[in-house]
Amino acid sequence: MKAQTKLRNQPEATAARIIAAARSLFVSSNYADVTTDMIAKAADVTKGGLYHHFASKEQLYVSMMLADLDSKRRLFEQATAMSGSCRERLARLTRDFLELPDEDRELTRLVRRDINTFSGAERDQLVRAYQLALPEQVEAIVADGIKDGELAPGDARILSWSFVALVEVVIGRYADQVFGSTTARLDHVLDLFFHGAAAKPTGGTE
Amino acid sequence: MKAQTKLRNQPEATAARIIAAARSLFVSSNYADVTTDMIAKAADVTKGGLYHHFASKEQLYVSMMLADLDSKRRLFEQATAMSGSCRERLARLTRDFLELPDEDRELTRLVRRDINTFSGAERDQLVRAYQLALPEQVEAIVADGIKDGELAPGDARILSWSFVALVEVVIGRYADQVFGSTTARLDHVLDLFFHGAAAKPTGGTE
DNA sequence: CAAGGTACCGACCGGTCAGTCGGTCGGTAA
DNA sequence: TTACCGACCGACTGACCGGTCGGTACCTTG
Repeated sequence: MKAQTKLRNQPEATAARIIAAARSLFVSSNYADVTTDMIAKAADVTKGGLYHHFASKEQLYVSMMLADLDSKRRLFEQATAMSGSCRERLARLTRDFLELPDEDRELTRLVRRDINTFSGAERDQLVRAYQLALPEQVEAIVADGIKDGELAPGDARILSWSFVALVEVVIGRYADQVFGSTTARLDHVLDLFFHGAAAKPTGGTE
Repeated sequence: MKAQTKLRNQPEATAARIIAAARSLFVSSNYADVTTDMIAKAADVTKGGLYHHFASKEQLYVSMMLADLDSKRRLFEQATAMSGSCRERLARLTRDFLELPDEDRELTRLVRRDINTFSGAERDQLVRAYQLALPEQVEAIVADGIKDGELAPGDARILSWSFVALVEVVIGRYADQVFGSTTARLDHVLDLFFHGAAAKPTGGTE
């Protein structure tokens, strides 16, 4: 009754373990500084085992990103499909995103950071899939808002990019050190996006 | 009358050449992929010469960043010190920034990209100096805007961070591929920042 | 039980790169 | 002229890292 050192024939579990290990390492360091040995050790396999499942370090990185993107797409689609005002839907989308664990939220930033180490097809894949995913979801909501008259007519694309940029202020690492509660910040950002920062000249009774 | 192969006794010129070479290489690649040999060759010195002027690759990177920051601080201070409305001053600051050569504008992005390869004092130095420099200048202008009643009362810091985030949409690499003229985008961003995206309920005659 | 296949191992290799070090060369002061 | 010094050179090294490969353990099928 010797203890089985490793469960065989669960290659998907192993691959998933490798991806998870890679993810947390890549998040806290950067692509070049994370070695395949470190990933293997953290995933409790050897380098040989790692290369049995993934053709290269780059491919492992891309696989990790695409796996994560897939889980997020579901989240995005919930808010996009939801009914309600534009503001409610944007708030929902953003709040859902904010409630993700730190590591998940960091991945968007990862792509921006490491994109230069890739080239060709993989680079395009990463940019298109990751960099444009959130703005595209937001754009669908914003376009509805314009159509329904909740938002002033204008370029839906630049508006959605602006919104994403504002949200990134809220979720950013630096921001966490400077500001307090994220939900208060989220309201700030929504108010700014809808009504702007200018003083209301109506001498408001608000 | 043998051609003097190199002018000696101009160590500052040499150091400046090394910094310039490092800058343009770091901008178009990333920290790990730029080798000290490449920098040396581009600066027309040998690696030994490079290490005569800089103690390490990291220190060279930091020196480069701090040198650049110094030149930008002057730019920022012009707009900060200028008189005029809040919107005019913000527009001036942003436009000045947009008129810088691409390479200069990219440096802010560089820090975000490479920051994880540094640690300890150097990391702090980079973040504090670079990441916070622009928001701080903007915050001074925004605070004035609130005091003068041009902006609604609120948290000047989160507003200034928001403005910087919006500007980054305008100056970003991705944006260049998706949108057209930068000056038109700048107006868009300023309008959004001051007045928001919501439709005006006044049934405007605008 | 034999035969083949798949998951996994770990020592090893080729190449790369930051950093070193003994030395050269030109200017400068005595 | 000599003695010295700082600028600069460039071959070298030691460590590291992505990727390979021959092998082993275990499972499945017939």
